[in-house]
Amino acid sequence: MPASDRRSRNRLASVRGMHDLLPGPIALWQHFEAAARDVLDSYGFEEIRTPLLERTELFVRSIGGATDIVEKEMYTFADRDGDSLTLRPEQTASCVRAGIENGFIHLGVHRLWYMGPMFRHERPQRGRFRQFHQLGGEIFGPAGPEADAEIILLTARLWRRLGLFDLRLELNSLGTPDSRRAYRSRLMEYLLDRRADLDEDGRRRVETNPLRVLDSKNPEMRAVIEAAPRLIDSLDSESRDHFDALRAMLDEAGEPWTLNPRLVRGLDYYTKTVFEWTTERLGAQNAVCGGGRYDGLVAEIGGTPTPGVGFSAGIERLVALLVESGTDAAREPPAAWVAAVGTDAVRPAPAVAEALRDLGVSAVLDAGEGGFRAKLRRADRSGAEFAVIVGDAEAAAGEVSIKPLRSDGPQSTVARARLREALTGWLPQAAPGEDSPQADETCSMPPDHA
RNA sequence: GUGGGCGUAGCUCAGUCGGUAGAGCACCGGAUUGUGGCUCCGGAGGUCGCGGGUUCAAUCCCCGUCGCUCACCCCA
Repeated sequence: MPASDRRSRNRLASVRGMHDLLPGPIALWQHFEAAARDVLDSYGFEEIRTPLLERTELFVRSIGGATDIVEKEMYTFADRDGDSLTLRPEQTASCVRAGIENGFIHLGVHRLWYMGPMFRHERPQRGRFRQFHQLGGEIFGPAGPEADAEIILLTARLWRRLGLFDLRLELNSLGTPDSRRAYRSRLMEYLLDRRADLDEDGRRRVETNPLRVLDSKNPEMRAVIEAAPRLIDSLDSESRDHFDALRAMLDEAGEPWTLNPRLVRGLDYYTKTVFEWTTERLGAQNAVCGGGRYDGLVAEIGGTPTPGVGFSAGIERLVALLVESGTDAAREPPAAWVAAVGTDAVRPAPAVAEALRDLGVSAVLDAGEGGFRAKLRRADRSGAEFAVIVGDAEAAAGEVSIKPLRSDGPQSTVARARLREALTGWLPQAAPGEDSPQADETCSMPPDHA
């Protein structure tokens, strides 16, 4: 795009809070994604992909009509048929819907994972975007705390795998919906008695979301908050046993955690276990992963009652931590750089590049302007191991010149038919045979000759 | 959604107490009629985020707006 166009007044920019992921930074994402797939695979999870758009009703019923997400953050609009659709703000609800719709959710145990963009209309900030990406996993079927433990230990393993060692696991239990409702009214009563001690924000939220009052960061509220009844102390016995068993499992597995009695989370579907992984390194957006149990969700959406537990992790935030940690995920440079200059030399150049790829050698054909000087400079900067040079002289003789770029070895000129011999030492170990030149087009690994 | 800070070349930034701008890196070319890395020389690239106001004159001051950012809020 010419500079004059990019400068022009009516040029288009991306939507606020929605960003392009460019080739450089994307290397770290791919690093993250590969680690995630690997870990999820080792826990027997299978991938699921669901549409970005769902009927609005799905999220209202699952996340809860009184939550911030549903009340003020969803991208909701009427499509041409008049149906109310919403860009998904999270994916658990979609997974449940898909499980019910395809008739598998209540049959046995299912372990699913997903990864993709989510949408919430919040004010953008560091670590908070309107289109952001989550990695998530769900276990449908088991009601016991082993499944909760599996989810938590899986995420812990992923952090270790990524080299993130300073994340903190916070745990709480919300109990069953009944015990939670009972607690809520007890808490509201307590807070109303002390209305005078609350700050403005607190007074506003007593009625709307009393559990949130406990989460206030205002130091003047500390005394009121600490004296408040705790949800964890008013659990029903079933939830209490579940929570105790989970704690014992995490201890047995050697996974450290801390109790956060004020952890409530912003989605209404959680029951019993809730957890969050937090970091000190990202400022206000400190939650990097969250999740919990949602035993009532499947029934709420109209399926056969089926328990479930899950997690979801914010990829932007985790990648930001990787950047901070100095994680190196630079893309592998190509092995060969094909530099052809001259009208007769350009004609065979694509065929020469193909011959290299047939041998399993990754190759970039320099299709840019300029002479040998320019093309070799690009070859050097690309990081390629060697340049394959085709000039008019080589083209006329059916030859190519091979010039090492990372050593002081001499340049050699060989017949195109003898490329394989000339490249001994640069070929990948499992090079495809001559009789199956296009053995594996999906294999883009550069030759390993470190 | 609320409040504060900041928007100068592709990137990181300097600068103009109001007189229309510079550096480093990156890019392109030359020194080397077909050979990179080091060095030297040169070039291209900015309506100083956008719109309005004040002024003889605004990139600079004022207002608005958009974007980023920090905190609140919320959460991944």
